[in-house]
Amino acid sequence: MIKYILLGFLNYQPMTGYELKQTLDTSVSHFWHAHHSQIYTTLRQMEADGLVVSEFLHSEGQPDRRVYTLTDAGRAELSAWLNQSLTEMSPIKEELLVRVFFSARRDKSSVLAELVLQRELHQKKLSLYRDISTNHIDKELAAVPELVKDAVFWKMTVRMGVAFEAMYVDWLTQAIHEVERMQ
Amino acid sequence: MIKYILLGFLNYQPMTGYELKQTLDTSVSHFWHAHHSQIYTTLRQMEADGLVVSEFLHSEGQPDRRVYTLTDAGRAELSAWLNQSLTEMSPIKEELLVRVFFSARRDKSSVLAELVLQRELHQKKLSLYRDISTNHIDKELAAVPELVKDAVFWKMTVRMGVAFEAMYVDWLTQAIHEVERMQ
DNA sequence: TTCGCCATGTAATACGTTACATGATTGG
DNA sequence: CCAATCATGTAACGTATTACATGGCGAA
Repeated sequence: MIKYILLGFLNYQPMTGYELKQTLDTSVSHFWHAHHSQIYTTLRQMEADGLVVSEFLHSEGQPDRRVYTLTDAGRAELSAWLNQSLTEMSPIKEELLVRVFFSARRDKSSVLAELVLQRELHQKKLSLYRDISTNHIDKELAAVPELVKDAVFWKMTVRMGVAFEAMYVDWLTQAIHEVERMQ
Repeated sequence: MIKYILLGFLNYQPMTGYELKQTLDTSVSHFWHAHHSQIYTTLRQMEADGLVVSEFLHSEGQPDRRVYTLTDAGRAELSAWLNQSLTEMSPIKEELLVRVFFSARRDKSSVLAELVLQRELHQKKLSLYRDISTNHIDKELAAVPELVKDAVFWKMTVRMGVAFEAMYVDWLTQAIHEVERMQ
């Protein structure tokens, strides 16, 4: 999967592993993430598979950079992936829900503290998505106007981030009230 | 993580790997899943670590069963895990959103077909959670009434499943309208 | 001089999926 | 007789995380 994300970004422009990591962290981080180690090793593998080519650039006074560029094979791989619809739902793994599921034997105060803490985290994310994310896209769009169509899809994913966090906060608020009323 | 789920279920009663797999699939499947291979190997590892003990039962006319029972060490491990609050948000990995993010260069019809398909899948899940899940818990509760407190938490997680799928369906509906209006 | 950012990588480990493999019983 | 369910496991592979490792530049 990370392979396709890298192909997707390199389809916009050649980039280094470092830049790809930064791009990931500031654009798709609310629905996908990867550590730099995984990105670097995946890029190497992709190069071995002929999906990208790299160029090692030495410049004085600056660190060396390895810039990756998409090949035709890489572009084809990306298209092939995008053109066959996803026919299953992405599996969810939510640790908090596992913990809630088994919380009957825990101290009420312990459960409550955890839910309140989680609500703060999700509330913070919600504010972040509402304030920053769309501005971020508009800034990119101002710099590269031919990405109008892309921006529509990017904003769709941001809307999902907002909707998800809003739903999560509401659920937590309800859960907190319910635990408070217990016994 | 799967380790704690197994500990959690074995804390209710001794079970075989097969039964644990079934229990997972009918209770926590909307926020966690595991293949039987992972369950069997994890149980073996847990036994090596002294968290569970197993007994191999041969009965005539029936397949052999290996029943796992929680040890005091296992109970302690479960408690320790439950008592230290989760201080981070669970990371999300949603393949559909990755695909939407990079959909600007796709055929409108291809994107639309995918979104409609996904909406059907999520709508189906939503109906399932609304109809079956709580009934399932009430049935279990009728059989073992001392699980009233547990049932409250179980239902909380079902509410999250419903809220999540409802949010997802709404988002997809909006996204579909937006793609339809494009160009 | 110390911290953060730029920049790249490898190694070990952990976790998770898919495929392989077997065999009995029950119901249609 | 065939399919489904019960029941258990191993092996290979793929993916992801954590830790180890290095080094320069600029700002406070």
